[in-house]
Amino acid sequence: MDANKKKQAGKSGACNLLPLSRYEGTLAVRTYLSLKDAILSLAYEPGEILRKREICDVLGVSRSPVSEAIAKLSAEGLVDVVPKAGTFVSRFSMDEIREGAFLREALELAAVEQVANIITGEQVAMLRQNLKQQEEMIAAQDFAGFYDKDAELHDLIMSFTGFRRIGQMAQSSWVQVNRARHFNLPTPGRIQETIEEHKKIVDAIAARDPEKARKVTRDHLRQLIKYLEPLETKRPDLFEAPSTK
Amino acid sequence: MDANKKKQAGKSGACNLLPLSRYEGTLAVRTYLSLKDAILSLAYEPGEILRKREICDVLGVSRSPVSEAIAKLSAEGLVDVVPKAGTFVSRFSMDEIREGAFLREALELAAVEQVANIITGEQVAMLRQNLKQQEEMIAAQDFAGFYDKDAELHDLIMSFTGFRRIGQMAQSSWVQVNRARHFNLPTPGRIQETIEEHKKIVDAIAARDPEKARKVTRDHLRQLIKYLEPLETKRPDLFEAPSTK
DNA sequence: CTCCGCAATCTAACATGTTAGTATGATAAT
DNA sequence: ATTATCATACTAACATGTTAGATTGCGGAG
Repeated sequence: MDANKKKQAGKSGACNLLPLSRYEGTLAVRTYLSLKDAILSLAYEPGEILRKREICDVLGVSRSPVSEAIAKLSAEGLVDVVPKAGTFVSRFSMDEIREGAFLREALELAAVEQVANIITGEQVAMLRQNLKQQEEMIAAQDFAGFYDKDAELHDLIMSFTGFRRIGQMAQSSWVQVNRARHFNLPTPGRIQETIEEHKKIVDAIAARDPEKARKVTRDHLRQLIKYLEPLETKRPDLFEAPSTK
Repeated sequence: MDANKKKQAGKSGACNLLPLSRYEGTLAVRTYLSLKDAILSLAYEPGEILRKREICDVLGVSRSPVSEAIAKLSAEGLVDVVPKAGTFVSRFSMDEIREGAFLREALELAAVEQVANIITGEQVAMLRQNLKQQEEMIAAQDFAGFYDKDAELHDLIMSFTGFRRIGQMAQSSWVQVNRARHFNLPTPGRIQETIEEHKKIVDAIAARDPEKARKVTRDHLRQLIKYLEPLETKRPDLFEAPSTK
């Protein structure tokens, strides 16, 4: 009868942490990846507190690697550290989502513009191969697979710039948008539109037309944010309290 | 006569560390800032090892905040951590410098394009005020002051997007370029050219001409990298060894 | 019922002890 | 002289102890 000490067992995100054996690298890196997956998959809900002690127990590590992991998450904006009080999974903020979309657009437009000027035939083939796979995924009703291929297409294009950090930078800009996207119900017909847009992008790049590539890429990227805007009113609980003065 | 134990006293970067009292925030943050200043000002030379113990002694803190600071520097690419061996100030890499310039350009072009569409009269006045101060600095032969105002102009423009992280993101993209810039001897006449380019940028923004603003900003940013290219052959010691297979 | 203070209990931040992998330099073998 | 071996002295990585600020919840005063 000592269970009444706690009002509710209320599974605290931490119990959904994936074991570190699924990752590789130092304990700190693996802890970071595990926590990040948990936050992005929303096992930890926005606003929820991260209990270091609990995390240590669940993952079987000491506080050092956990602290290092939290520091990284904080730098990425996935958690908010309140000094001497606690660490909380950051809530959504439409301002941040818009900024993330803006930054991603800036990077990706620069990338397609550059790539359209320097792409090789072999690389074009890789892009077309990816498009084909996207259609196969849809035909097989494998939507998760489709999203993977979608992400892969964007990554491919950015990697063709020859720069390595740009993809990771776009990724981290995009993190908030991606997290929010999980809450959006799939709009019927949107997937087919998406494929059409992807084709236009690849065509413009293959035609070595940087201006056209910029335009169609911009049109494509701006679709998502449009679909995301209504989320703020539909799920206000996920968002930061509007500054209550 | 026990001084011969060490081949050379060789002041090890660490002795040029600025005291933490010059900064604010947690010890970890202040340690990070102090180390970053030391690296950017080249008190620590590229390739030099960071001795944790020494840093602890000089700054009067324990290893925890120093470790956290080094983790941040590592994430920014200013130091390379070799597991179980040591932490070294990263050498220059022309590839990284080019990538930094590319990323910076991507962000700044997106910024001026956006700002040219939404700028207010008041904000234009701030930009013109800055231009005026730049000319005053030159007239007074205050080159450091000029560079501050230069940076301020770029920051101002980016802040007018209404986004907060973009400035800091551009900053971190730019870090390698900035560090390398210290080694470039000032080219006569370049400063006057720079002012002219700044004027063109502000004019295009004030004229609310996004395309023109993109063009002149791009022209401006590409000057610097042009001046930087020769550094690799002039000071090969500062650069990574070209992969020796 | 509301507001205020106070103490128990959280937390991050900091300090320090421990472990294990890596480089280095002297010495021995060739 | 050159290479191989091995002990020593580094280091990052990890574990754990300590400190001080913030929150929370309870009880009492108004």
